[in-house]
Amino acid sequence: MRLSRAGEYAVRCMLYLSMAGKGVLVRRKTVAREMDIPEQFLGKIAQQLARAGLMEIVQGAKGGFRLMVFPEELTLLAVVEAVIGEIFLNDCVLRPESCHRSPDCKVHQVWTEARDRFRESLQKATFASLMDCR
Amino acid sequence: MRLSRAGEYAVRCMLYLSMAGKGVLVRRKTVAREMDIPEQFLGKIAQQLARAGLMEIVQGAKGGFRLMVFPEELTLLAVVEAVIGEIFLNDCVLRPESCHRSPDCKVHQVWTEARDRFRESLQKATFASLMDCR
DNA sequence: ATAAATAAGATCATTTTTATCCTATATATA
DNA sequence: TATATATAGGATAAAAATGATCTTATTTAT
Ligand code: SF4
Ligand code: SF4
Repeated sequence: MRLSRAGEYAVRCMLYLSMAGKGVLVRRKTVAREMDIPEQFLGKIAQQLARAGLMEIVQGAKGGFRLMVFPEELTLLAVVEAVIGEIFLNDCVLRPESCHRSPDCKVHQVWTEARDRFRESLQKATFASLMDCR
Repeated sequence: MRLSRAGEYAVRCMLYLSMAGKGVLVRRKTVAREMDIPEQFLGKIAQQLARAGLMEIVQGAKGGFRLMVFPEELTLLAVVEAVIGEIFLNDCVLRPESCHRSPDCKVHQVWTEARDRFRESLQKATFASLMDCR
């Protein structure tokens, strides 16, 4: 019940891009080195972040990554879920039909509410507020 | 980022024992059948629950499981953590030394607080309140 | 044209998860 | 006491998820 390494790397990557600023091109190699992320692996993760519209990938010489949203609009939740998928905590929260008890299971309700609160807490955290991480 | 199957099975097992009542012996086979848990796997999970002092295992003919605490005192958090270990959400929350940024990383703070809130929500849920799941 | 840089698919290693098998042990009861 | 019943516990295994790298292709600045 923990964030995957890929998820953590995604956050660090977006943190670096946020510090550079929206639209500013940063080389993949730089992000990898500065944020301690295996460069090739970062490439994979970046694809997911780009597909989610959070960054843009520029190919070719002088290529790299470019933040596509304002840090003020970018949340920890968006970044994490772009990589690990929507957080649901327990199978039955995502697919109630996976357990015949779900219609009136109190545990199911607890998980559902816990998920909501949890996602809210990650949504409240914007990169604008996170990036002055020194 | 989801509860393991073992964790979910543990909850269902304790749910069944709670409905039977503290101290009441229930056969492993019954719990497995009623709660849709592979019986041998349940055996393994029960060992962890027993080690945590939440239930007792009785060997021999007419053996089985027995709830050792009042459902009012048993929390979802205790059951889940007995099986999957303490919830920490992100590595650096458990071991800050795993990332040199942790001392003043805002993201680290968010994860730490999210973990606290999350654990609280699972701690508030006692089996007394969960078991009238029908 | 060349060099620099990332893309994308394939592949691989490791770890975690989810079990099951098998032998041992404990206990009720005939 | 012998037997049947039921769980313990270690070993093992299959499957899935995770973490990462390799290779070839493609893009783009110069
Ligand atoms: S028993 Fe309740 S919490 Fe568990 S899987 Fe079924 S619906 Fe979900
Ligand atoms: S960057 Fe921050 S959140 Fe990520 S591992 Fe380091 S301390 Fe934790």
